[in-house]
Order: sequence, then structure tokens, then C-alpha cells
Amino acid sequence: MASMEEELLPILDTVSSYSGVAFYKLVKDYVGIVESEVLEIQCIKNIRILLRIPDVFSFFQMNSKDTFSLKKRACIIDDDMSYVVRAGIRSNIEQFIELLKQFEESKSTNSNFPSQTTTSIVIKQPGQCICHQVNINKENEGFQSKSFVNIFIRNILNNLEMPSNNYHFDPMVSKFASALSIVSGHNAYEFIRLNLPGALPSITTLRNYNQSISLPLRECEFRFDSLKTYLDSIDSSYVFMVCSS
DNA sequence: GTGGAGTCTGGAAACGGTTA
DNA sequence: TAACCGTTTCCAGACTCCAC
Repeated sequence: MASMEEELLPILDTVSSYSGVAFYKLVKDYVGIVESEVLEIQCIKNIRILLRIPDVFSFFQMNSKDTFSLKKRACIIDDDMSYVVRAGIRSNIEQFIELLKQFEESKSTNSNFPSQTTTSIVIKQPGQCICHQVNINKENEGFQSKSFVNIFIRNILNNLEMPSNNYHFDPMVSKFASALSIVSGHNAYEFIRLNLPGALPSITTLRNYNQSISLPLRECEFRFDSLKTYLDSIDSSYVFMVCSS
């Protein structure tokens, strides 16, 4: 299940322009219905206002008829009418506010968001290539030098230093690209390739690679010999097949 | 059956790096 | 410096799917 942060990250950049109904709908969708009503009843209609409110639950101190219904859903109310905001509601809104604060802060300092990264990367100059600033092996011992992820990232970093017509691809990356293009389809493969420059070979290059390893796949043509060779190589005699009509 | 849209495949040309 | 290599984009033709 995705966290609130994971869900909100892609749209955080545009959230700051939301106001009124659009803002309440966003809170309703990503934070919660009650949480949205808490903001709406106080006319906290955008991020700017929300971040300036010290305590969004303070209005519950009022014994107003308008707020009683909402108070019953958002709080645990004692016989003497004292109340405690439900932990889940408070946690949700506080997490939401904290996320917005971090994002606003990152915008004002032009730093990356979220601030927690899996490896330390220091950008000394704007636009500078990070190729030589990431040392995967030293900073993460679990990152085996022979693992595919390592090879894949190294391949990208190497290609980022090359002009696009001189990319070189590790055989493991070519093999991965070949499998990816088969399972994802042409459009999905191109979408990924265009958004990850240097990560995957072009369709033409991939086609040449497939020809070089004798991969051409034809409908209704079963390659039992190749299958047997592979099963022998992994000492297995079981095959699972999925059929669709 | 037909026409349009989309997809797949193969070839050509261009570009930049490497090597003798 | 020229030949070669590996990659890219672009283009054209064949094919498939779908609505009419």
C-alpha cells in the first residue's frame, strides 16, 4: 500500500496552485474525508493558509453547533465535553502539513525532494553531471558489483558522458532490454527508453541484438530444442504456461 | 468489403568515437 | 587521416485491427 508521501509526490508541484473546492477535494482524496472537512469548516482553502495556522484543531475548543457534528467524528468526547482529537485524524493532518512544509522548504532552497536519499550525492554546480559523485560500491556494501542493478546504473552513468549516438550497452542490459520490450510492448518500451536516456538501446539496436542472438519470435512456432537446452542448464523439468484466448 | 489509424520491420543516412 | 564500428533518427512498406 502506497504511503501518503508516495501518492502525493507526483502532484506536489501543482498542489500549491490549488484553492477552494479543488484543494478540499485533494485533501479528501489523499488525506481523508474528515480531515478535509476540518480544513473546510475553517476556510483553510489553500496551502499558504494551512501552513500559517499553528493548530488546525484549536477550533474544537468552541462549543459551536456548527462544529459539533464534525467534532463527534474527529474527536473522542468525554462526559464533561472535554475532547481529544482522534490519533489517526491528527496524525494524517500533521503528516500532510509536514510533507507540505518539507516541499515548500525544498523549493525555496532549490534542493531535491524528498530530502532522504539512498546514497549521498553532492551537486557542486548546477547542471553538473553526477557520474563521478556516486560511488555505489563504497557506500553500499550490499550493492554487489556483479548485480544487475549495479551494471544497469553504471551503464547509464557511462552513457551520460557519451553523445547519444555512441552509447554502449552491457550484454546484461541488452538482454534485459530485449525481455522488457517483449513483455511491455513497443510503446511502453519507447516511453521508458525516452525517459531514461542512456539506459536502454534504441529499437533498431535492440532488433540487431535480437538477430545476433537468434531471437526472432514467431507466432505458433515453439522452440522446444531451445527450451530443453535451458531446462537442462538449470536442472529443471517443470514448465508453467499461461494461455489466453 | 473498405478505409483509416496504429504497429512492426527493415533499410538508409548521419554522426561521433576508436583504431591502425 | 581514413576505415570501421555502434548508435541514432527517419522513412517506407507491410501488416493488423477496428469502425462503418
